[in-house]
Amino acid sequence: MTNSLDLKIKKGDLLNADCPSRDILKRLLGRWSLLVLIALKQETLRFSALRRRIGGVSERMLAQTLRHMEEDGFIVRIAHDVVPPHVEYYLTPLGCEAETRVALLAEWLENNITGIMAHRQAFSAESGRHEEH
Amino acid sequence: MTNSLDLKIKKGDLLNADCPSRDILKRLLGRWSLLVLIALKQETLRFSALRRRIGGVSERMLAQTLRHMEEDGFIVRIAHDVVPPHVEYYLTPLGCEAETRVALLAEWLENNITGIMAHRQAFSAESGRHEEH
DNA sequence: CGGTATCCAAACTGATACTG
DNA sequence: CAGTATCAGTTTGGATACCG
Repeated sequence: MTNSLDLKIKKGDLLNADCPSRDILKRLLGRWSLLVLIALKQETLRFSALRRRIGGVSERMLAQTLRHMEEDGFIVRIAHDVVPPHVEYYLTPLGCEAETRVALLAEWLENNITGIMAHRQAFSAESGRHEEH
Repeated sequence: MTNSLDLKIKKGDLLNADCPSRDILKRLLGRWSLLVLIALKQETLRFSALRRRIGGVSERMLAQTLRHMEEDGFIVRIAHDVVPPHVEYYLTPLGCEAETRVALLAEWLENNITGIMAHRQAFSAESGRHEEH
């Protein structure tokens, strides 16, 4: 059962350019995907509610992101057949698992944001005195 | 001490477009930053070694990524003043912390990659029969 | 060896307008 | 309400050539 195909999907191969994880990673950690995961934590939201929740996202980008996430199995899209349209999104079990990992990262980041910003400023102040970008 | 400035950096505000975390997130989860974190886990590497380790990265992108990560305080760059040049990179304590969070996500992803890929194929097979995009 | 400079193609993004 | 279509601006990314 350990044929050549298994070798292409072996664990810990993210550093390999041919690893398919790269694709998923790109979508999972895209600018908006991560925020969608967090926004949908524990609750079902409609398209417009989601858009209001996630500051700065355009209709186009949100729609595209949601389609990709549905395609990858992170969220479920339910379109009720009424007028006006009523569409709901919520996380799949897989999406929930991803959300917990992403949330850990996000939480850590928010707790360390001040220090990071400070370091960035100190760094550019000391080494960027002679070059402006 | 709870003035208006604190309100702009309050926790859990990633969904707000004005939250500075957005900037950091963009860099931390960029295409290559995450791989650099993983590659430098527990070891110091030189530029070219890092480049060999991370499949598919160009010199330009690696250099840019490393500069950003140094600026944000995730890595340290040590340039030994010899010919030929010898430059080493390693994680700061902050970088290590980030790495553990990122590694959790990466590990989970690699363990679930098969299921995700399968879902994606099944999804496009069932709903993409009439449109090829 | 460890980069930077330049050029160019492709991808991403948002504003706007439109549709069922 | 929940999108899609189109267009234009910005960013990203790689190839190549060059430099200290």
